[in-house]
Amino acid sequence: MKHCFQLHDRLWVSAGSRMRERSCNGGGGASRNSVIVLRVVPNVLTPFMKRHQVTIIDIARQLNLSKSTVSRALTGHASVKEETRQAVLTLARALDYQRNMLAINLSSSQSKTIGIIVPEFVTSFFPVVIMGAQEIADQAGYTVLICQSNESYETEVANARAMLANRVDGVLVSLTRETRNFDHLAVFQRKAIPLVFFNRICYDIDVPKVVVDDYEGAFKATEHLIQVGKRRIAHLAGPMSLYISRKRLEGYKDALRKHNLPIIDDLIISYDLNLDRAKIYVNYLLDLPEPPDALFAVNDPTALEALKIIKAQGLSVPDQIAVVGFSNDYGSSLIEPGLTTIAQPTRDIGRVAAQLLLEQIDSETTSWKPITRVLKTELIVRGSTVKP
Amino acid sequence: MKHCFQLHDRLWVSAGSRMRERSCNGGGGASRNSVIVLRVVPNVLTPFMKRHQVTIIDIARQLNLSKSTVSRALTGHASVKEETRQAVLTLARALDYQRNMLAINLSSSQSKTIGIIVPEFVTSFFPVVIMGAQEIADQAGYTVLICQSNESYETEVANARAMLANRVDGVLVSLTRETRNFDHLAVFQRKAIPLVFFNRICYDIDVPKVVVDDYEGAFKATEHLIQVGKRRIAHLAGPMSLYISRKRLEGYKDALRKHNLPIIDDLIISYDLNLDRAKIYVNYLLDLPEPPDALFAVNDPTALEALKIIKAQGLSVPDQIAVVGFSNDYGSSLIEPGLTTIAQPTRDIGRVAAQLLLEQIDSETTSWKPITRVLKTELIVRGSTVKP
DNA sequence: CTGTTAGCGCCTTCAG
DNA sequence: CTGAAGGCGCTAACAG
Repeated sequence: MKHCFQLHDRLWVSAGSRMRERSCNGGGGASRNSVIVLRVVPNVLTPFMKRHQVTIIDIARQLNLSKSTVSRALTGHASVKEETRQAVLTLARALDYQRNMLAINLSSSQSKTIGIIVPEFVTSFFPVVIMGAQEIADQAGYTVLICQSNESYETEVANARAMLANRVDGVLVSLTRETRNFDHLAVFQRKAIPLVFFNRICYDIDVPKVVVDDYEGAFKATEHLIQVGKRRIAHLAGPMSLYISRKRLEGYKDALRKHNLPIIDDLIISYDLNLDRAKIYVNYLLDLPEPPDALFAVNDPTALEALKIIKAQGLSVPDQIAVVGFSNDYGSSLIEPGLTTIAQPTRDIGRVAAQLLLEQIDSETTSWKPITRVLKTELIVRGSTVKP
Repeated sequence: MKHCFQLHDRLWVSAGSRMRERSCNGGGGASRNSVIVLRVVPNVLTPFMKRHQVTIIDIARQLNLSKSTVSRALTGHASVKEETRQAVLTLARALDYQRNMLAINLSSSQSKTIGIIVPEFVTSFFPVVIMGAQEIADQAGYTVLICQSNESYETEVANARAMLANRVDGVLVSLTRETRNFDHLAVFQRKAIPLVFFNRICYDIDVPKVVVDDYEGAFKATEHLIQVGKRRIAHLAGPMSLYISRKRLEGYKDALRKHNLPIIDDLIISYDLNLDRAKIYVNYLLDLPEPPDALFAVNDPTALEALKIIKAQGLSVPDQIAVVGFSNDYGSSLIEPGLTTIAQPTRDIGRVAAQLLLEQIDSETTSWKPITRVLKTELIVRGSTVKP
């Protein structure tokens, strides 16, 4: 109920800087007409006149009501005479009145806002996650505050602060590739502000997490390569500080073990996800005396980059070298040959994470449980591993 | 100065829902020690105890100071004894005190937030614009509130409302493909809240705009096709409600005119940017008795889609049909052959738009000028028009 | 049904 | 240098 209302009847009052001002008023007295009159009134309270958004007081004065009544009418309180409610609503519309969430939030001590901190949003993965989260948040009447850390720890810390300062009711976080210290996030826990990790999670903080089964995904990816006949499978892994990198590495190794293939350290490279470096490592692998006949990359951008280099070198894909990525990003169906990859239920990740967060927001702190929700992945086979 | 401060010293207080509570206090009396003590105190003011974030009052009590002094110390006011300032700062840190922007914004009547409304952010264009805008906003100490309309007019209206309700100090807007009514945006003007359009602009509202030279870009694209020998050039245009679609169409036509080529109506299709429809139209074009020998698409996603279909039909690119897009999206260098396209200074669009917005925010309403900043485009030639 | 009072957390005069 | 008081806009008791 309330949520619906908030979505549609939101009014706003944003205030301004130092600008001249047009203030509306109803001249105390007898004015009870429904014709709206705007008069220029000096704002005696401040030395500099400032922009003034219409408030419930403006409405109250013009209608000769108390602000409480106006407030009640606006919030859809039952105990307001239909007639006055209409009067208020009409005038409010005429004046372009918008509720001031700043004030509402301050007095209600909650912002009806959830924050999302992502490392980047240029590849399609995070935007889609965000859309999923937004979908759920919207339904519940929450606004979403998005911050991207630009893969920088510093920025992530600043973002966390901004979230705190803006009093978000909860936060969804996916770490940057360089985050190793989690104090800035532990704060949320200490302050009992719901926090949910997704994708790039951290196990040092005991809160709900939403991930895909990275281990199994990597396992499937690797096994697929083995099944198409590959034996020297390289793995371009992410930084070991990221849990998902470790899991994917494990899956990769276990798949090799299961099929009695050796784990060759030279074919395993952990890197910081900076694509410029990826190039270097791919070239290194290709130049090996005994180059790999397949590459499993920690994510699609990396795999795509590798594929480009491999093609540029004139190697045949998948014959000489096959490639598998992880995520099923936008580009993987565009490149040629298409990139075989592990699809994640991206939008669901956002949905589930938001759901978990809202559940926490709506419940007693004491009942919070650090559930980890593991979503399923799916192998998408394309030309980079199997000829059409 | 102040901006830097805001960025780094932002504190937060978000408040909670109905949860048990831990409140800190300094027991009025003699406690002036610097050892921080947290005591559980019942919150007598509310029937249900609620989560309580530490406020300047908590600090004031523990230090036996007035909240004014604490406030001054925290804001870096000169007139505070160095000693007390230190005490305050230290305790604040120890308590994890975070300023409550909600309160600050309310009393200062400005939110230090700028809103950005984009139609979508799954293709790489808008995310990059946003990053550019964020870069400028950050420098100026502004937070960015991002809303995406999902190409839906309804959602755009709701987003505009949300911006108003949250009292953003200004808004950056790029329209959805279906927006034809602009009342929801005119409100900003009426309320004297700075508004800047970018990319998908609207000329009905007299505010600053940031665009690329769509006309010239389209002209260059078309002329390029002519120069590589194409004569029957089709144009898959965007909806005519969008200014940029009209401009691109114009550029296309004028290029044909300049080179004395006929403008063939059958080869010009305006569509709603829904990629599913793009497929239909591309097929229609290819099935024409006299099919085009080139296609200029209104944007890269459309061109990419066309390229896929063309390839699937086994036509040779660029010999039988050449393709040009617009934007230089992420995917255009991935697809094979690479997509020739008109590159936009995407990040700059965001930067410039944010700059324009901040300028308006910082100036008198009366001095606002509806400047239109036109940025340059660049033709990027790839395999879709010229053989490597 | 409606008016009055108080308070959300902070900053900003106005007085010491 | 510091304290007291008032107000930002709104909602929530508490009286009529």
